[in-house]
Amino acid sequence: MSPRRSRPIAAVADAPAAPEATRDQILVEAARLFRHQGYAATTLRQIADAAGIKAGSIYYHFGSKDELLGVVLDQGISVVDLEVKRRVEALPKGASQRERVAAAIEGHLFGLLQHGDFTSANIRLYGQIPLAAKNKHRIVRRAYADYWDKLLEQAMASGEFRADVNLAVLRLFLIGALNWTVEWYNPQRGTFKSFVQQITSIVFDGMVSREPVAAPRLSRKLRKEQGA
Amino acid sequence: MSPRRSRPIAAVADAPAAPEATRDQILVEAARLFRHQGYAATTLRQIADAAGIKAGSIYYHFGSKDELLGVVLDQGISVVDLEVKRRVEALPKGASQRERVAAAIEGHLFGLLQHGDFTSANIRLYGQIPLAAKNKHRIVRRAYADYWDKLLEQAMASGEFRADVNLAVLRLFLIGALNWTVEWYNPQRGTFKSFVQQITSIVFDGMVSREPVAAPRLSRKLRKEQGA
DNA sequence: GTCTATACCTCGATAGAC
DNA sequence: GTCTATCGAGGTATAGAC
Repeated sequence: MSPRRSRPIAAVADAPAAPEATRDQILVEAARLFRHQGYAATTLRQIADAAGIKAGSIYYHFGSKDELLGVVLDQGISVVDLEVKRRVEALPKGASQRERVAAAIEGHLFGLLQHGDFTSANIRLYGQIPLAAKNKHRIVRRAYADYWDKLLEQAMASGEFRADVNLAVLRLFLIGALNWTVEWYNPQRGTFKSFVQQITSIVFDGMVSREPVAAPRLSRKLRKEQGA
Repeated sequence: MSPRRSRPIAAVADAPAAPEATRDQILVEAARLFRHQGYAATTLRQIADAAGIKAGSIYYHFGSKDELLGVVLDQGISVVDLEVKRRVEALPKGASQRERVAAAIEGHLFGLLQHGDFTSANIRLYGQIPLAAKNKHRIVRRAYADYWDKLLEQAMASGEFRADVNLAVLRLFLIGALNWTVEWYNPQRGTFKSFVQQITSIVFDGMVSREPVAAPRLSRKLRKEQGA
């Protein structure tokens, strides 16, 4: 939650140091500032400063602040979309529905946390941006939601997943829950792999113990707290 | 997600038409505009307009825009906190851990959705506000988190809830998942009661079927989609 | 308590030199 | 491609009448 630059999960650099380097720099700094300050509170002068240029120069690369926002928003979806599809499509033909959804969850979390400034900016800002920007961006959001709907529909139709909850409710709840991890995930408190396993385990099997304990006794300390 | 006024779930009016009516009006409109436009993008002129007064008059009730934000933020927590504690404390002494957590979830969702402009504003803005406002507000957030930690700790210690996931991870994931429902919940697609039951069922028992089907066969249509 | 009027500041965006 | 310089608009906040 600190306004510093976020580190990638693995020791892999983000940018290939390619051409368009300045443009990419602007995007990276814009995403970071949009995430932590909001859209309106972030000035082009701040972005330019962070990118090592002057404010006027941004207009060589982007037509307006709104257009810059649009690109940040789209990237926030596409980096996640990419990781999800890569993992699901790499699965063998005979993979179970559970394996398929687990691969999608891992991909979603990986893309989400690896590019936290873009994905968090997307999540935080989408509800607050001008209507025009929202309408344009809605299309890529819808496409990503459709992909998940198909995945979950198959999982429910197969019998591996429960079919007694509404598909849209399930998808919205799941994606929302996963998305919010970018707001509190701390890479210093364990490996990414163990994090994914914990999250997947909770959403697959729930919080309740599988085999109910016969006599659920509380310790004296906890019994006292419960009374309070 | 539309910028219109949100309706309460039940047919219960929010305000008791008390004194301080103007101050309350300012708060309600500020929460609504902060939620949908963000903090910086919302002007005091807009808030005043919506409240039926002039911008300068706001300063009779609040010392600054930042102070107004602080009050909106605090209310976003306290309305939820109130509903949770009311329900948990109304439970009989012998209530199970499952019943206690279920009551907390229902209270959280009720407060959250009943006062959507305040709670959504809180959730959306917390990561974007000036550091000073954040530091003040952090205290009430911490207290609410502590309440949940105690609740979940008891549930895990009793054996009714799984103890093989980290407490903080579980609490952050659960609260985050619940909170995000305010961004997509639609009261027109079913009763609040059935919504709570669906959500509670998912987080308690998970998405996976309890009794695995022996031969998970897909229909021809779904098999084709999976291939693509 | 609410109004009008306004001071002062900073923003996004543009023009033109280099 | 990036710079400097600047325009016009619109923001928070304050002062003082009513």
